[in-house]
Amino acid sequence: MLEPKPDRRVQRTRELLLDALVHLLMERGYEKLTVQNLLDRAGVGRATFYAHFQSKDELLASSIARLQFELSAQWRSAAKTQGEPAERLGFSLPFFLHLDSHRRIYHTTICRDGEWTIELHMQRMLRELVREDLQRFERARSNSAAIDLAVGYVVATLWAVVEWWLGGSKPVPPEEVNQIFQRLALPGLDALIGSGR
Amino acid sequence: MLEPKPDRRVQRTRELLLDALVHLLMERGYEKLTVQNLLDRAGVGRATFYAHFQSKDELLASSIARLQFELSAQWRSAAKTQGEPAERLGFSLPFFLHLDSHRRIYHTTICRDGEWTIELHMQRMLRELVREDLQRFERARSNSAAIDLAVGYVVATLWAVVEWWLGGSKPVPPEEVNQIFQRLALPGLDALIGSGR
DNA sequence: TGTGTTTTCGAACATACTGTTCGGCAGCGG
DNA sequence: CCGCTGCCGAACAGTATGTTCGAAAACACA
Repeated sequence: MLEPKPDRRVQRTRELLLDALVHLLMERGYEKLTVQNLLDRAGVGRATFYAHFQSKDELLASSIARLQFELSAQWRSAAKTQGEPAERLGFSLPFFLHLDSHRRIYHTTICRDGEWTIELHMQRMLRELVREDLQRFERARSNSAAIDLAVGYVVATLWAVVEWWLGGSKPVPPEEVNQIFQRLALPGLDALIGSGR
Repeated sequence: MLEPKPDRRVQRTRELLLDALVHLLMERGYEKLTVQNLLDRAGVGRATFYAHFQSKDELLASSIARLQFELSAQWRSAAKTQGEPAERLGFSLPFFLHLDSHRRIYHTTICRDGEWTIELHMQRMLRELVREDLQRFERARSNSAAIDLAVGYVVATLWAVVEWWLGGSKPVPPEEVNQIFQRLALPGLDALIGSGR
């Protein structure tokens, strides 16, 4: 009975605010976004907002959490469909596919200057995915410092590819971007915790 | 005669503000830092501040520009000392040495959550260094899109190593970190614009 | 359909920071 | 030593945040 009473009003308000956030992300970007903008767009009272979220940052966190849940489920199901041990860094293709299917949103939000909060939350999410992936393949064969570095390295590489992809003019298909990312990240990853050392 | 009259008062004010910035970076971090804090710390009038800088962001930019100038000179002189064609990605060792010699400052500033502006400025600086380095070794053999990706990749990798280094507990010497960085970045870099393709 | 509870509304409020303006004053260069 | 230039500091408008309150609406349950 963790969530026994989802009052319709509560659900309505939360969804109104989450929707308003997504739409306003494209128009104004996250940093320039004010709570008042959200209230106007969502048609929600000021006091109501703060009854649900402590800040606009928590609203964003809630939105990213929802995304992570969807991504995770999508990944899991894809892995089960095509045999047990999925590809190494196999989470990346679903991720690129997701970005591609919401290209409009991510292009305007990620490629804007100073959208650090979004980067922060998304990278935190990716970090968890990568760590999960690494632990599946390298069963504690390396010390934790090396794993920390590896996680940071992979996420940084992935993010560099994403920024390049979304910022570029040529429409590269997600499968190809995924291949580029893997060819970029795997050699360095091997040098850290793969075969050698 | 680009800078003919460095009035003592002007110089004094600028240095007071730049010093105040550095000290307050360690105490409060950049994001939580207010203009008022700078004024109090530097003992400078509000109007005076805005006579010199449009915002606290411009003050930071000014500080990073000074750093870039010093780094660049340091790199150049090191290259001339030990022969002509410096190492590939040879700018990285001076950079790590610089971070190490100001460890206190960078540890507290870079490892703090949400210090995006500093990251932004420093990565912009690093991007220029990397691009310069790449153009010295790959003389327009690759298309510009690949070079853009390579620059982003190298800077992202470098930054991941820096964050890991400064955030870690064990005191790894800068030369070793530099080696780790190069072993991490060079294979991927080769895959992009090196031998193949 | 009625009843007691929960949520929302709207407006007002205290607080904090930004960026600008102005006259008077101090320190500067020559 | 004088004229000029940059500084001070206080005040101001503008904007955003986060909180409070009572009244009104929507709800769950019966």
